[in-house]
Amino acid sequence: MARYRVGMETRARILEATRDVLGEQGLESATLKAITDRAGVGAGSFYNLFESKEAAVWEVLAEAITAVDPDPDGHGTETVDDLIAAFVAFVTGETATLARIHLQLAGIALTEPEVAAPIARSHARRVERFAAAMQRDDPDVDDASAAGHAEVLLGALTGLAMRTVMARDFDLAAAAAGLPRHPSAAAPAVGHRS
Amino acid sequence: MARYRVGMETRARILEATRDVLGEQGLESATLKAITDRAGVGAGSFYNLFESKEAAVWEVLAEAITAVDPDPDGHGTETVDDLIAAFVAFVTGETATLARIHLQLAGIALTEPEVAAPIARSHARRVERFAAAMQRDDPDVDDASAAGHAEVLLGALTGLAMRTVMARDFDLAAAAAGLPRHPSAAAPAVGHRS
DNA sequence: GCGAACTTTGAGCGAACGCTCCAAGTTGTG
DNA sequence: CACAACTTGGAGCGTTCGCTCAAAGTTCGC
Repeated sequence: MARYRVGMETRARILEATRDVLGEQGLESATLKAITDRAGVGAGSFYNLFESKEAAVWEVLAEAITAVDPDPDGHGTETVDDLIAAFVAFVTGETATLARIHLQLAGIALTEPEVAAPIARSHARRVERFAAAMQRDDPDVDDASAAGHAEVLLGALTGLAMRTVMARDFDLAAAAAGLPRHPSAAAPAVGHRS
Repeated sequence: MARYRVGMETRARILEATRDVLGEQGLESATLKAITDRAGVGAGSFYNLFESKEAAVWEVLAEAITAVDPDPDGHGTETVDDLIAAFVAFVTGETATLARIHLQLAGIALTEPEVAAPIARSHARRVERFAAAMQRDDPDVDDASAAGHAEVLLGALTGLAMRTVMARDFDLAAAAAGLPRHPSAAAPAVGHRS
């Protein structure tokens, strides 16, 4: 839709504004006026460059889904620590705004099937990646408990990220360092107190 | 605002409708029309019983925040297993709709300070409860690692609950049974790979 | 069973929403 | 440098939003 240089630049400014509004004020506050005011652009310019408001929002949401998993076609050599460090960087680094949006997405997915599908795919991919790294670290771990512990680790990381974003002085890196890396550390799955 | 019996009943129907709409369609779709249509009530009746749309929504959100912690002034005798079982019941039992709303709340809290405050308070209370139960189960556990592991456990439970709500065939009880109950099971907090 | 208190409905208000349209200006190509 | 292609802003469209209000009906203590 944009062919000239100025158009491309305006498009980028609009996406940046959309990102900021979504991150700071949430999906409900991401009105056309909020976005175009922030981008310093008229409604006409917006619709010259995007099909609809939804299209711009969706482009940013997709970015927030993707960005949590850097190097998605990695060489299969990362350790669990690497993956955790990458997540910590995603939440605390330059992508912090995208991380804020990412953390809103799970809640949104509960009531928006169109968001739920890619979120589910992304989650499955991350579980696979964590489980594979776990088995690389410790070849004795079987598939099922690796996947199960990956689920636990991801859940815990998300919970801690939430705290980080809401209380800026929370030290995510330190908290993440204390997470159990191996399923062997888990309590026995059977025979525990009824 | 309601003094007669019929008024009280209508009020309850409206709250039920609000709960259903929030659980099934989310905050953004919880318009006055959606709520009053579902409750089988005119707009005038709604405003005879509630200060504003926000007031009704907020009443349900507060309920969803509170309901995750049953018996909040408990006698301090529950085990970690009890607390986990209570959470599983919250998500899979009769309160499933409230649980769906509860899981949306964290994302909402990121951009709505009014929601963030009670959520943070509720979370702190739950961490305390889990940590206390942990120390009751194993008196050797110190305060810091109990609190830290409570955080991990709650994060993991929330993550698993999310999966349960999105994929109805997911067995939350079984997954929760595999969670590490004790901080002792965690990886060493210091000295791990740089 | 009277009457004050309460409940109910739905048309309609002003504001805000997403979006369209077009006249004027800018960009880039041959 | 001419001209088509693209970009721009903003007035204004139709719709939906939360909410009000007056008139008619219902409830319930006395």
